[in-house]
Amino acid sequence: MQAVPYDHIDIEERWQKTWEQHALFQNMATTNQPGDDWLYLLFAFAYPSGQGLHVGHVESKTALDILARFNRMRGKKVFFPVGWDAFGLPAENYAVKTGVHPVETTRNAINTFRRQIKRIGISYDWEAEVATSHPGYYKWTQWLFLEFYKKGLAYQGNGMVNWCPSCQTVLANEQVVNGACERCDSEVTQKNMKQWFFKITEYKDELISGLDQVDWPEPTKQQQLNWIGKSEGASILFPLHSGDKQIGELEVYTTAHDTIFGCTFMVIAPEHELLARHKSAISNWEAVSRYIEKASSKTDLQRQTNKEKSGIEVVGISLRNPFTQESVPLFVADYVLANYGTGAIMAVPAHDERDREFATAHKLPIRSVVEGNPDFISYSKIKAQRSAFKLTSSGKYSGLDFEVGRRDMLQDAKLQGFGKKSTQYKLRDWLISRQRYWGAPIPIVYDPEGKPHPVKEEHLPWTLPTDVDFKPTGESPLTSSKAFKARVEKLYGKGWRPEYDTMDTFVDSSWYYLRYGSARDESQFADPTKLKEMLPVDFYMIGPEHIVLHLLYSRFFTKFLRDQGYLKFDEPFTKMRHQGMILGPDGKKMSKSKGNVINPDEIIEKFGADTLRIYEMFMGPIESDKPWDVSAVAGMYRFLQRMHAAILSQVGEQATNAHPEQQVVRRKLHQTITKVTADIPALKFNTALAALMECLNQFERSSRSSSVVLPKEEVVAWVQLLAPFAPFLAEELYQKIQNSPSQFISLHQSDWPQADPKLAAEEQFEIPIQVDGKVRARVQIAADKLLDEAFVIERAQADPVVQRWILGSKPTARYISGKILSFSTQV
RNA sequence: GCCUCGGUGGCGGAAUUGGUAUACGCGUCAGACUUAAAAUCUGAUGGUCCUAGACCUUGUGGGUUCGAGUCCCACCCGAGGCACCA
Repeated sequence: MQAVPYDHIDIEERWQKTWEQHALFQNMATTNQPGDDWLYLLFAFAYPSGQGLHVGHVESKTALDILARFNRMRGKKVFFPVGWDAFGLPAENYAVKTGVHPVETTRNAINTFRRQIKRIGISYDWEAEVATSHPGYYKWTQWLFLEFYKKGLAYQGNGMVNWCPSCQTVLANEQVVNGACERCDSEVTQKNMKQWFFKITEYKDELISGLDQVDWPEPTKQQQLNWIGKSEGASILFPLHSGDKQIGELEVYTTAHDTIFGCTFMVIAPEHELLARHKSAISNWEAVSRYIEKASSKTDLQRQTNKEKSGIEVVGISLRNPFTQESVPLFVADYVLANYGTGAIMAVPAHDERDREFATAHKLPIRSVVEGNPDFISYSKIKAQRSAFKLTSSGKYSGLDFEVGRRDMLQDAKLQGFGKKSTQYKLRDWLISRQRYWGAPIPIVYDPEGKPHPVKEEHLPWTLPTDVDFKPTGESPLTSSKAFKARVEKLYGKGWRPEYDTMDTFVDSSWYYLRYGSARDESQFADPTKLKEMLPVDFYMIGPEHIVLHLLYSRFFTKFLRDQGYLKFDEPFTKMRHQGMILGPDGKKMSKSKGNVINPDEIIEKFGADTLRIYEMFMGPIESDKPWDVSAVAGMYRFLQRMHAAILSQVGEQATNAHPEQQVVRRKLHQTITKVTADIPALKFNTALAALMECLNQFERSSRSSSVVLPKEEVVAWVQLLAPFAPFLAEELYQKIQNSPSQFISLHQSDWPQADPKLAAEEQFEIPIQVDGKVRARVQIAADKLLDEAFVIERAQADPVVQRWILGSKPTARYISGKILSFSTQV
């Protein structure tokens, strides 16, 4: 067949314009009717970087767009909004470097993105667009802060916080990766500062249990659980002695209280308050305080990487093992963390690797409590099967297995009042203050005494001043704004000052999916009716890098707002999947420095947006990482070219009478309808496209021997199957088939085709015949005989090849109806 | 160290509940068209044995089964996350 060239540039520009003129997918939220069957599809809104759209954006956007178009054609009311996570460091850093104001950079970047997204045919509802840096949006971010504040869930805390010396700002725990800043990789230091926190720990248990309600990838749930880090153990009180006199007690948290008879020393973190409190009883205080000093100057990373565990004995005070009354020495060491558990541990060097390293380095006794293990066995091994290990050197508990001993010891400790069950979490409250400019100002003002007060609601949005020196100095840039200070004094009185910090941008993104439905509503953060009708989000497509940040924070916001009566659901994202990463042709992560970046604009120029879309969908499963294959893109272009030629060959033709080849094509087409209809909701876009290719292959093969012309409604159906994947070409072909220039009705408004099972049914089936587990032959069976076991067996036995393999035996036959026939010659 | 996900042709990948392994695409080879090349079209394409036919093949080794890419056990390799969390 001679390919009629298809002009992707003309087609794509034309239909993009037409769809926009007809506002095809717009205004969904404002034109809905009560009782509409909503499907809320959410794309993780992106930071509008100056680089513009990259191929990774195209992948997830296209996947969602396919779902949107498919479901609209299936009669669903689809809500598919778009927005911008527009506050953030890059625009600010750029401003520091060039002096161009972030407002301008951001506006330009958004315009670029908009143009590019429209070009690839994403059917967003642009009427619901939001940008977090817009006062109309951050007014409500601030309002939400005040809601948290009113309920005591936004509070000012004093303490050690993570500080990035390069970004010149504090960071949340979630933004520290391996002791380094997740943005710039600088080593994070600790700094004592007064900062604002959100009390996410209030919801720690529900953040765990809520995961049972959602359809998320299991590994993602695991990772969140890991981050929350619930651990169940016991808290034990050790009496603290100075000489023979008890002067207090030390509480430790342990998950291995059953090894307490093996405790040969105690360790507390350098920050532990006990040290300062009992300073006078410590005879080597000078040395101890020197150690504390040294430890506090180290970063977390430095503490972790120092293998030979440092520490110093605290002389003058000691502890008593509450079970044995034995005196145990106390050490300060920085391998014990101040902010986990009680900041103090009982060290059992025979069953804990870290304690053992410390004991070895400081020549401390090691005492095993596990029978038959005089040297070392880690508690994690014991924990795996407690009943398999027996206690020894453990007083009256010796001889019991750990299961029983553990229970008895805790019971006795409880009875005597020095121990109880205890649960610990790794999750910390969320630090939201940032000493940066380009974010939403924290709506707090301070009176002349320095006491914080909420900004009055009528003063929202609490706008970001513009007369600001961006240069990071460690002080918040807003400090340099005269207008900001003047505003506060004017509104609140002389001597009052604003809070100069802005909010972490993750605060902005924790609630944007609630805003979309009420994007232009100036009276409330979200219209309750919209929330009720459209939320929760039905399907969320988001990169795996957001698991412990955005997804956890959003769940926290949702639960809080539910408790305030604004929401009626517990979890914001019912179903969620991650897109994989698109790698460079070399199989490595795309980066400018490696020179392996694929620019989507170039692909669009050369092959068109439809080709770009279907190539990315065809690369492999949406959730896995896939390398770019430059020549495979051309293969997708060929497919569209051939598709174009095939459909054009049908336009204006009369369907041929039931020619056998026509029957073959029609059968294939109806099978393809079934396959594509099942694959799209399962997100198997690669196999759906493979099916479309097979269908075209069949058509071309059949067309070679005789001219095949399909009934018009089947040609339409064929184009409809292509519509979600290659919307431009499909529209072009559809309009050619319809040939009704007077009125425009889009293909994307038409009803999804239905397969006719009669037409899809095969007449003949090939049944493989196995002999002793190996396929030896295949026999053709007519459809009406397929379930007739005796007939199939008889057929198979008549086959000469089968005969040869079962010769001289009495095989037992097993027929798996319609699938396979298996002979076994073994007795 | 702990948690999780993977390992199928030269490459990306496909394979309902265990039931024809390698669909579809790329690449490669051959042919048609062309003065020639590109583009396009046609055919072949997991490996071994000269061919027929057979044997081998889903990271490795075992097991269950009439039948295993799929289930079970042990191990090897790769990716991601967490990590002095007591």
